[in-house]
Amino acid sequence: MQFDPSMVQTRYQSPLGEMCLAASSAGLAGAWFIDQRHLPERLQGDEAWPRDDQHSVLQRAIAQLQDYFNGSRSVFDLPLDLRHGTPFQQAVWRALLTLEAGQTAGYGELGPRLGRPGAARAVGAAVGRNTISIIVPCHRVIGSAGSLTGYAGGLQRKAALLQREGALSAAGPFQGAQALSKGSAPQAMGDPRLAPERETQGSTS
Amino acid sequence: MQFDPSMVQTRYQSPLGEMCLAASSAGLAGAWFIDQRHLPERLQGDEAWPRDDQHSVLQRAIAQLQDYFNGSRSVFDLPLDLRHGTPFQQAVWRALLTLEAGQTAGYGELGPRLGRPGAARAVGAAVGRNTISIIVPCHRVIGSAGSLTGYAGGLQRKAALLQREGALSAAGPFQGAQALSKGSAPQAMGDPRLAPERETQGSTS
DNA sequence: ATGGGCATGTCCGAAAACGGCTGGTCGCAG
DNA sequence: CTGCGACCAGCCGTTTTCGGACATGCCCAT
Repeated sequence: MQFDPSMVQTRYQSPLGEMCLAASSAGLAGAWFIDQRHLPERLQGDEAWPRDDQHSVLQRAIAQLQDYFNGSRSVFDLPLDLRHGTPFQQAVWRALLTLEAGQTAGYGELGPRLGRPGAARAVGAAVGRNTISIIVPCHRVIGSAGSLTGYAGGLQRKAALLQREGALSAAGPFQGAQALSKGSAPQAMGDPRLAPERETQGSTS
Repeated sequence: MQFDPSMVQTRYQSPLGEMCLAASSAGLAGAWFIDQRHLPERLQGDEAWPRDDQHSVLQRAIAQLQDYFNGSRSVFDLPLDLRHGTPFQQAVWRALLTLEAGQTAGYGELGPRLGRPGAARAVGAAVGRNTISIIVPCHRVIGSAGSLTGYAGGLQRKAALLQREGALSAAGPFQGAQALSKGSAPQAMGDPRLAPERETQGSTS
């Protein structure tokens, strides 16, 4: 996991807990809950990425996340930088971007879409390593039996996100039901249409 | 070996063979003979650093190298970018910059200067990984016995460089051991009857 | 003198371990 | 006869670990 050296970061107080956002010159590269798993080291310490609360991409990301949480947005429109992932991981993350709000997919479904049938477990590993929570909707991937199975930010948050998106409302067989009780009431998000997230890729010279 | 993403490159025809120079926004980061060992991959191929023959640092570097080769310059004045090296490597490379033309040092001498006595072999590895040939004078490091021991660009080039700087006696690399390490008065240099090209480190000579 | 150990930082290839999985049994309630 | 949980064996990309190999030089035994 090697991030671009131009990374800067900022913080955002979300309804689900404090988040840390980070962006490179190419776009948004990370959105983590401060207490989640697989946190990059450079978030704090001597080598930490410098803080830049005025960064335009970071400000836009925060604004859109706020819209998302208050229910007025279900589609994100931001430049993303996924170059820190392996080719396979990037392919998985891109596949996640095609999942619309209120919609879920199984780990086993994603493999075949990438030409890698049978790579369900590898998909799980890649999904778990997603660096841009919520915006790259890794929470929309669930087990083949319908269980939530896992989330780097904690199953409770995964359930809360899905509930907000209306993906849990219809009698889904999930265990985190009681954990949901602390979340807010479910509400159907608007039109489920994903904007084409553009990533500034390296140019061929 | 992770270089800055802003790297650009150009070429330079030196008297010792074609060279490739590369610079980041922070300064000159590389100067390699096109046929040497440990070449970075990004010098060519699809992912190659873009070429920029007009880059100011690269132009200055070429001008100064020309001066060096025609004998009118022995000190380089350029911004250098060494950040791609490990802390230890950077320390070694910086130590190399304190060696003046016509002067040599042993691998074992450098370790203690860095507070790492006994790391002679590690020093050798670091010196061998120097990315800025000639300008970071890794060719001025020789074995304790006075032999040239090795050079990523080939022993022949190492000898030629030392000879130009007056650090090699006419007798060749195996005779002037004591004189060399003490930086004694350079002698007139005769025919560079060097060890053959085989640098396959056949230590069992 | 000569030859065999050992210290030292980094890179590289190979091998093993590790998961946000799945599909299949098996045993045990309803 | 169902349904569900526990358990097991494959599946696959990534990460971690490990063992050598080096642009050496000193120390100790012969």
